[in-house]
Amino acid sequence: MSSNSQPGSTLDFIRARIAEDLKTGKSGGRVHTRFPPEPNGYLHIGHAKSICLNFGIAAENEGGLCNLRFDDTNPTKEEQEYVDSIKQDIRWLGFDWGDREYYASDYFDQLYAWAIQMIEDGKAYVCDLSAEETRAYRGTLTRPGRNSPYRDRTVEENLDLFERMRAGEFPDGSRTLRAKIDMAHPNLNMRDPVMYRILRAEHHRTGDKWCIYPMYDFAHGQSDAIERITHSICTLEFENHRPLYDWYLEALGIYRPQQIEFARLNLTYTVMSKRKLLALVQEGHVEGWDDPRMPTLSGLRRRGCTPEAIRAFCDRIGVAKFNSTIDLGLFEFCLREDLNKRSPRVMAVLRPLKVVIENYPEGRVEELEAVNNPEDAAEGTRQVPFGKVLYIERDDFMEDPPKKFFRLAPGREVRLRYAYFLTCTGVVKDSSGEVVELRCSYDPQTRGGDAPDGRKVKATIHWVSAAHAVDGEVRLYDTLFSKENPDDAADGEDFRERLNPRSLEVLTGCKLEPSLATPQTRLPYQFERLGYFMADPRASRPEMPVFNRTVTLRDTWAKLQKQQAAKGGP
RNA sequence: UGGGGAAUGGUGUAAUCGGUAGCACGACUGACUCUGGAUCAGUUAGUUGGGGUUCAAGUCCCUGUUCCCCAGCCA
Repeated sequence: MSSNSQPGSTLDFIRARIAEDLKTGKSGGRVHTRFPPEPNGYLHIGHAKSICLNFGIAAENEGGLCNLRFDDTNPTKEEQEYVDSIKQDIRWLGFDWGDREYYASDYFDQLYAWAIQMIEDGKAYVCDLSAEETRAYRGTLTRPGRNSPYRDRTVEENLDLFERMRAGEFPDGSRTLRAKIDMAHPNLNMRDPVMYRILRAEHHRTGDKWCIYPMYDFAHGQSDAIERITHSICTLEFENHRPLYDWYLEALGIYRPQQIEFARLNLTYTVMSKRKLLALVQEGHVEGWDDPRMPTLSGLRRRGCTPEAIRAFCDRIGVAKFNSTIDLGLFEFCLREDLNKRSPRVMAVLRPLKVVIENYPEGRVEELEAVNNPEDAAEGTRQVPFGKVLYIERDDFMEDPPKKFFRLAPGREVRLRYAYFLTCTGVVKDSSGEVVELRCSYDPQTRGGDAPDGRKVKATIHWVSAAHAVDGEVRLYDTLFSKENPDDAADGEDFRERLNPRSLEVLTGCKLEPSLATPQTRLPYQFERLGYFMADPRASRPEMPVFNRTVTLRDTWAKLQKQQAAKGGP
């Protein structure tokens, strides 16, 4: 599955380290990882990197395991809806955690017992400082903090107070349990960090059993320890927390997993923070978490991205500690690479222009054979109806074409895909001068698409028979943001101001070949010469199919036009 | 200004003990083509600056520079 496991390629630094640990016996010959999401939002492509890493490493090693564990220590932000979506998305990506579905909340009793143990050992104390006071006492990046006035309470007093915290005797935020470490430590995480806070909130799993909740820092390392995780892989921002996890584990005298940090995924034209994605959803900038413009796995799925393409992408981007930003183009490449091999080809006209073939017999209909997938002969062929009146793509005709335009123009001959050679003989315009119809002639000798006299055409265009066309709606997507780095706060702009006003274009009145009346939902189709399109699972109806454009085909003509425009100017 | 990390073509990512800087995407040529798709062949372009050690430095030493993370009772 992973290129990293194939011969000839080298291991990334994490896999190299694990291989080393296996060799030296450091992890007891085991490889056990975990993917630890917080159920406070939907998974996105950045999580896919972590999922592929953790589950991938487990799969590559004999006997390797990867747990799914929800880090649900903050009931004010977490919901069952998110748990369900996360599980669905991981399965969809192609990974399986067996029966090892865990929750940090499963360990609340154990964590509480450990907190008591730390109090008894004189390593934790109840602090009455308010949140603001705690911050003031913490000091700054360059100045040490001061000891809390409550730091030297007796073990008995701490035990009593902590039990009463749990019993609900004190209001939210009035007290915390803190670790007694060092208020002058250069790593701020070590300046007597909060272990427990008072929080009256309904937890999605434990209900109202608790009114105190452990901090992530006091839960994460222990959760890994309980599950006997050998390699605890996480993102760079937790590097500063590693000394604290290790301190807790040491203080408690329990098993210590090895944490290894890597750089999270950044993508151009994309925001990846859950906070910002939540804002997009809540403020209605997108349709929801699964809006096809969202980088969420549910959005990508709805758009037509395949798990295979996403996994291939995660494989290619590599794993390192350098904070990099991947070009969106690489993701599109992975999409096209997968879809080109597997997508069934069909013909669809997005912006129809009517064509009447004047020398074609009135009322005649032919069934022409079309290849389903030129990349895979096993996919066979289908019959496509042809008639006197067709629709072609508006972009495939120009009345006054520039030099390198190969398609249809007055007097010019092109091939209709799988059909006949067609020559434009006339143009019909409306009162405003807009071309509304083409008059054409066809060469009956070229049925199937080849001329017996061997003459060539410069272009082949797609078409749909007007009499048989299915009307459909097509949604074209562009990047959600118009700036390459929407997160860049340099000019004081909010990321919302960088939303791309043209990220969605809805096309109605599209003309689809008849087989698209009831579209498949397994894979996107390739609309020949246009791109890949997935039937929208929400909006599509039998009488009116709706398609999402997954990604365009590579388009050298569009690129040429762009270059011309850039050179010549408007 | 404290602490913790990181710097290899336009973008990512490799390079075993110090021994030919490789791969992918992009860009650019050309071939082929019933998708201006795909495919094939080729070109382009890089070791953060400055010193040092060495026959030989991306790699070792010294010294700068830049970027990221940390002052939630978020994760």
